[in-house]
Amino acid sequence: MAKNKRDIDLDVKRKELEQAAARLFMARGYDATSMGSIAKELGVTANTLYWYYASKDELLVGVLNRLLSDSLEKLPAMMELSLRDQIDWTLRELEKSRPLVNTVHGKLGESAAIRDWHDRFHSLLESAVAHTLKAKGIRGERARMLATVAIFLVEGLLAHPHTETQRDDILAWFSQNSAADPA
Amino acid sequence: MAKNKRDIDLDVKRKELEQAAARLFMARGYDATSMGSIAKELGVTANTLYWYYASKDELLVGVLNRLLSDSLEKLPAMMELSLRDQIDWTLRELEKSRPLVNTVHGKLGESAAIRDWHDRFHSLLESAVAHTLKAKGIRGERARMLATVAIFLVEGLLAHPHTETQRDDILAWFSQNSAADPA
DNA sequence: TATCACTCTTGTATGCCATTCAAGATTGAC
DNA sequence: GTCAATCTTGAATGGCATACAAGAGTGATA
Repeated sequence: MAKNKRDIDLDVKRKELEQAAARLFMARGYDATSMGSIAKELGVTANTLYWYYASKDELLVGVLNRLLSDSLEKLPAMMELSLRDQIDWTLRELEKSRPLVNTVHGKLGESAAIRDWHDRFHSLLESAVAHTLKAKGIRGERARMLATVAIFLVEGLLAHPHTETQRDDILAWFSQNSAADPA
Repeated sequence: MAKNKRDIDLDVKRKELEQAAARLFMARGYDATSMGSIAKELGVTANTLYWYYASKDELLVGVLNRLLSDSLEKLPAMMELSLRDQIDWTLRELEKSRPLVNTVHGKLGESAAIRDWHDRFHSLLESAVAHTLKAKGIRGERARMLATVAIFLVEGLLAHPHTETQRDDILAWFSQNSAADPA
């Protein structure tokens, strides 16, 4: 079972690395965080990181996937909320990683690895929101359009500072206007 | 008039530098474009750029301001369009510089100079949209909220690939639901 | 015309960074 | 106790933004 033990260690180490990386990326920003400074957190050399990840971008993807899967565990409970509360929940969840969200968007043009992750994440979110809308009786095409809008609103609120009131107003307005098409 | 002649040269050179920088930033991305490669376009050394700009970020701000003031010249004509067409126009105008928009959002957390520019740009856009909405008879507070939403939609469409149909649907939906409050 | 101050440009250098490579160290399997 | 796979490291490479001080060009002044 040697193989197995190694595999376990691998995941443990990856987890530690990704947690350290997440902390530093969020505190200082992605570009301002060197591979060396992440490695130092665990008392290893920068080179060591390259045994676990092919590049700094891949490490970021690892961090993102870990955060995502943590959030995904709470998804079933979340799906029982109202649409409005689902959006609010998503927003608060993403706010915990706000700096990373901006980093991802900034790197879309330069890193295929990050773009891939981003695209898959978007599909996931859109599917979830569209599913809820369809459950409310909204036809598929319109549900998808509204899901896209919902995500744009989440991203906008995430990227730009705003008051609680602003957020509430926007979410209330969206909920009200995302009912079935009056036409 | 020596002073004057110099000042003119300064602006000419800045313009050339900013045009070269804009081209490279958009083609290869901000991080992937070195100061040296920009300088080489004009046959000078990287150091030379530092006489005109305090840093690479400041050069980016220069590029942004130049693009912005170019667009701003067309603003009066634009203000006579319908709200829907105003948003569409803004979107198409920003699409010309799509890579830079993403760069700016990615750097918000790390560069005060860029954050300042971004905040001022947002105020400008929001004021313009809110002004149009108020002219349609929507009360101030609601107009500001809808202006914020409009900008979030523009940014969302800008950052994420989409079809013409998707865009049309979203803009149509927004126009329809940004009328005076039914309540 | 000679000098001066200001504007612009460059050569050279520093320090940081991501990433590579080859060589050690560790450890389970046989 | 040897072997192979799994980790870790030291040392090096090349690129980068940026700093500094020295030079070249140019208009104004005397």
